[in-house]
Amino acid sequence: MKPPAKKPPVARRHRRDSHRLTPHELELGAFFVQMAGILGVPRSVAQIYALLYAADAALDFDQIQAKLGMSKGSVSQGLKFLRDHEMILAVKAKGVRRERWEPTPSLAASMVNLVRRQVLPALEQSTPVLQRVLDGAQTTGASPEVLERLSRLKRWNARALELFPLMLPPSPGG
Amino acid sequence: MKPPAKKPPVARRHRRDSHRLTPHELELGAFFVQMAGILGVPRSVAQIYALLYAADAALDFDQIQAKLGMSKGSVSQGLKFLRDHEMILAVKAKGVRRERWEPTPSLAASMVNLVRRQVLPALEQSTPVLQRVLDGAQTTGASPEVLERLSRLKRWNARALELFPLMLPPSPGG
DNA sequence: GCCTTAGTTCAATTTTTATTGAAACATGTC
DNA sequence: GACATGTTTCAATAAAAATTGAACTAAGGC
Repeated sequence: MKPPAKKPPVARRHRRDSHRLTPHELELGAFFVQMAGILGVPRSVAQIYALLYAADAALDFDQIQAKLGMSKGSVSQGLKFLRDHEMILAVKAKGVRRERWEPTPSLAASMVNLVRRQVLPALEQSTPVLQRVLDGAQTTGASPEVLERLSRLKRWNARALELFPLMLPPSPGG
Repeated sequence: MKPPAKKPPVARRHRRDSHRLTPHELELGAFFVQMAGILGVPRSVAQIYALLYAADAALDFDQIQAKLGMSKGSVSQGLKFLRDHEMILAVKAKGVRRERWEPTPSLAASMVNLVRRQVLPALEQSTPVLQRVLDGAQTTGASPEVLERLSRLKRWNARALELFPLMLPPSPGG
């Protein structure tokens, strides 16, 4: 587990270009980075999102790279992640090849998507596992306490699996 | 972000002692490790919890260390974590110094605690940050879209902050 | 109060995850 | 359809996080 947050993790090493960001962009960036950390999303992704979130207009690849002073690779991967999770949208202007990006209207939906994508597959995979474990425990004569625990776990898993997909259908709204 | 789960991360290097675990203990361990990963809890902690969860009786420090083949340091820190999050309970027998451990009755409550402890402080810290960012944006004449986004974010934060503590009060029940 | 045993701490190390950047690839434009 | 420009890929590297283990501390028992 991460070292128990000693001090506000002020951008420890002043990245060569982050002075292009206003104090408020920096603060908002730190906020998104913190939230992203909880969800297991890398800081570079959160920074990109924060930048777009606070931007008056959609930004393109090079603007993002310049503002955040990060590598092409990171920008590319970060945008891919955000696209894949439907957290950003491309804004296309005709006659211009370069794409520009802005956040999708609903941050809430984005976050739910994020969680769902992590959790659902895990829950699905584990259904048969838990069944097997429970069967095994019954066969090998485990104590009633253990059997009770394991079957509660299994019921839990089943219930979560049926409730989860109901959380904010990935539709418009915000 | 973790490399996109290539293959079931079968305990890659057979730790020197994990062959002391039954196949079902191993499977349950993998399940808890996966869930823990989502919550940002280290694998060693999840392994300890899984072991206690599947155990017919409370286990002591050395039994845990031996069964999982992990270092004293990890066992100590893992138990501390689980204790701090009220996920395990000490079972004391008189005349015996050594403590024995078993899982608390409610895994659900434990997990909610875990999440709450990560999220609440983050939400609290960010209230003033978001206010400042919003004020700043107003002052520097940001576009109406940005102002709208930022104030939605602020309302969100406030609402989450008031709703969160209501989730399963850390009381008995399961 | 000393001694043994149980448990903790923390610097060093290993392992995992994120980031970089240069080469490869794609895609609109003329 | 060649070319320039914009983007992706991925091996190498850097950064962060987890684990180890040996030195230390606490807590009974006698």
